[in-house]
Amino acid sequence: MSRPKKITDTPEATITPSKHDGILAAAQEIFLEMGYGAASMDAVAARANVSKATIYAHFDNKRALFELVIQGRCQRVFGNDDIPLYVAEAQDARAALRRLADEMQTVILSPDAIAINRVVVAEAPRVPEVGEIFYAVGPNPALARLTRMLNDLTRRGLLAVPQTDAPLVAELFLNMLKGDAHTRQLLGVAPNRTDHRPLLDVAVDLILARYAPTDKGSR
Amino acid sequence: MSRPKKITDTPEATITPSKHDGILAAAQEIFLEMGYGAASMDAVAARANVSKATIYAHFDNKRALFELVIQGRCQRVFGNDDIPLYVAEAQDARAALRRLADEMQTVILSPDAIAINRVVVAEAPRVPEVGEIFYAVGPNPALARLTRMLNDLTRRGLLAVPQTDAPLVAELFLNMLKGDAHTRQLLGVAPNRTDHRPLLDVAVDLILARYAPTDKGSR
DNA sequence: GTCTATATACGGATAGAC
DNA sequence: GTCTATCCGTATATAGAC
Repeated sequence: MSRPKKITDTPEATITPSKHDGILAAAQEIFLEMGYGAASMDAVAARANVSKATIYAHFDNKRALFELVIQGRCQRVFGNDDIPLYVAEAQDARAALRRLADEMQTVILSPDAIAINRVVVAEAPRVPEVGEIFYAVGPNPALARLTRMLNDLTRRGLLAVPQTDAPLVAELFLNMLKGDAHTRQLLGVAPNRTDHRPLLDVAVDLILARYAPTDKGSR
Repeated sequence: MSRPKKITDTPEATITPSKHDGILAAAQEIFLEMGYGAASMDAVAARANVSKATIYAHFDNKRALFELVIQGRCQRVFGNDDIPLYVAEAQDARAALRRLADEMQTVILSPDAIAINRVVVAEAPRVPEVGEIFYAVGPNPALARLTRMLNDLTRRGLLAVPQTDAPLVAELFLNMLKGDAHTRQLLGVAPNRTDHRPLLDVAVDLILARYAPTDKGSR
């Protein structure tokens, strides 16, 4: 679109109050689409409708921009660290675990999470910070949260997971949720299943078969 | 090292009967160390003690070389698709599963497997072939093999996994083996544990608590 | 087949005008 | 702060001698 170079105090090309955010948004798209290496600052500039020089006015260099992008995106996707009400007030361990499995799996398998995961894994050896950030915002709090929930459910007599086992069970549970679908998505292999319910059903069955309370205390 | 350009019929730089293999070996090292993007043909040439032109005399281009490297390395690491004797002739499901868990985990967490995994995940969107190759040689046969073993153990009365559940249980089992260690290694995060036995113990416990035979048929 | 030297392109980063 | 234009290193790939 061609427009005359009118002399105004708010020229469109300069007015944008926050090029900063625009650049960040564009960088998120580009980095997640193309990966760190294949992404070029030119591409980011084009996507943000900004010149390359402007990017360097706002950010130190490509790597710094990348780290900011990963940090922001991780928090946005994995930010939630609360224990959901349906677990805190659950009367039935199976229902609570089953719903939890569904919701956590949805996050883990979301296109956004997969894209971040992929890019971070790719660059982890050369940009260790992003690996740390991802783990600190994603898997680490997820494990802690799961462990807390297992302990809570146990304290309330709905489950019987020994304190020493809780972190191990949390770890196993989290990995069962990923399933083959996670592997396939990371590898870009076509999924062989659309309905994950049977898998999650069995996963919860495994936990309960081993750690259901003995009913001695509850009746 | 500087040596005179002697005119011989077997100059050291030219004699190497199979530069081809030398280049492939060098490329394996470079690609697995640096990733596809960061690896340069110059680096491969230097590692192989060969000129770049020689590489292009043997291989079409960087991408083709990369695909060959991945293919070769995957087969070397994941090649084994046999059912081990200790499973085929097992008398005790727990012992068999436990040992199987150990051995599969060792392969999955080996530095080689992690390096391939990382590189393949990184390039999967741009070089889909490598994702397919990796999955076809790694996870896919592993799942098939596990499913077969579960069915075998069930047929022999050592386990009671319904036919319909077997693939699901195999999938859950394989993912439990990975554990947090796999995630951490891919992300380049320091491990928080060196002894994986407790985790694998619990994993096998879960399977057996749910699928141990009822003893009705066996006594 | 193998080398040296080079064509050609692209990408990160900056200089300087406004 | 933002732009245009450019520097400069590096990377893939090839030409041409031997």
